[in-house]
Amino acid sequence: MNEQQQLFERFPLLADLDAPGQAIISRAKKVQLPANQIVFHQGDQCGHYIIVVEGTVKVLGRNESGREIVLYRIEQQGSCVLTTSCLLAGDLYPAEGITETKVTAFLIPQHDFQQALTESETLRRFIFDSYGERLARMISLVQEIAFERIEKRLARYLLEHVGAGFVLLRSHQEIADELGTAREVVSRQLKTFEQKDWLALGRNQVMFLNKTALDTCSKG
Amino acid sequence: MNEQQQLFERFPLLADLDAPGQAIISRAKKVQLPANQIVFHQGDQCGHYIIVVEGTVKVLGRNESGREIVLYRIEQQGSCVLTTSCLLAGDLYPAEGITETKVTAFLIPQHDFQQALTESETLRRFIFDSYGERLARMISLVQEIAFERIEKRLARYLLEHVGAGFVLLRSHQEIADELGTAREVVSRQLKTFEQKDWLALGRNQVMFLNKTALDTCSKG
DNA sequence: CTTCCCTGTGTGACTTTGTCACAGACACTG
DNA sequence: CAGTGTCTGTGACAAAGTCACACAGGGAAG
Repeated sequence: MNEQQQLFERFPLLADLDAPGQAIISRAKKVQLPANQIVFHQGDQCGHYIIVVEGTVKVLGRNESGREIVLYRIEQQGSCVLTTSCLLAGDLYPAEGITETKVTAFLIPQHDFQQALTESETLRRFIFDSYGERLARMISLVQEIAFERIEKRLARYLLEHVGAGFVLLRSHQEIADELGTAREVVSRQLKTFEQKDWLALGRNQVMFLNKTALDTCSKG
Repeated sequence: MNEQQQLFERFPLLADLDAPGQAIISRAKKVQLPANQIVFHQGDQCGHYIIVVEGTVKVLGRNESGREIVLYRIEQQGSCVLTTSCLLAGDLYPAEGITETKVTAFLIPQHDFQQALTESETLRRFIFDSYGERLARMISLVQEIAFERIEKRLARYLLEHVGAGFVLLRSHQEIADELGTAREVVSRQLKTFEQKDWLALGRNQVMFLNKTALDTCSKG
């Protein structure tokens, strides 16, 4: 089966999967989704466990007046999602999932998921590990929001998302939604960075002129 | 063994425990802690899985300048903790745990914990369920902090913690630490509630005069 | 009882963040 | 090139956080 080979190649963790694990994975359903597709809504019932092999899905919260905040991402880096929470507790999704790129994923039905927990040591570890990562991320996110200046959070966000390059193509609104703040706040803060010659701004674009200063700011 | 009987009585979930689960629980170590004892520091290595049978432990984040926020509580209500995250990922505690009352708890060593996950269906479910609750709580906490007014969060906090009574004995600072805000903010907000005749304030004390209004406020 | 001291509360002035309303700039389309 | 979205800038104001300090109440010690 080609699909399973793809899975195994991408997930080192699954490479030496035990027999019951292989059986479960071989029944997984492969899906392809376009970018910006809603995977699940806030309040949806949760039916499958998802393993993303290609692309990223972002999970976000939203309030009445339209403000958003990104809670975490499901990425191809061996990481997978916890849909787990809802699957186990039988809860509804407390947030919304949207593909950010074209996404290839495998869906494991609820019954198989339970079986995986019971029978496959490897899968169980895999699932539990990603669960742990998520919780740790949520805990640090709470502290960021509660205690840190926007200036600092923005600087960190910019650096993390521009990676090794020097240009970030993103609107102020998108950045605000990521940080859970208002667009005007981001615009103003970016402007002060620009006035310090740390950045040059353009429509849908942020150019980095002084990453060192931004880095210092993100840690101060 | 008396201790195990106590455990079984208090945790319905464990009442019909399978054999491997019983074996593990019978090796658990019982500990008694006084109130206001630190259970673990931010940055500590995590060595045991904890099940609380009596009293409550609060888990909180703290920043440099002394502000705090309560992340969640470990209570006797059949709920148990996820120390899980660190145990599994081998991470350090990202937060601090403090007993709020006298606490009786059982400690399961890391090795037994791993064994529990592997061998006992019942314990696995128990652990996973509480994990799920925690994550759901963290997700909603993020959204509260990011989107909701202090007025609303404070009103909800007051009602939740006064329960059926009409007096809450707590300082403004303690309330602020719970909500992750500053003492002055709480003082001022309480004062406006008092001016509306929803509350009467005293030293270390909040008296409720109009719960209905507060309730409406907490939902508006 | 008085004084001292500690904790808890009140307040003003100021900064940062969030909200609202709207203007202007830019890019794409027809 | 005009028309129409989207994106950005800005001013005014409200809410929340910070800082500094005054004051009140309630023990404890003398």
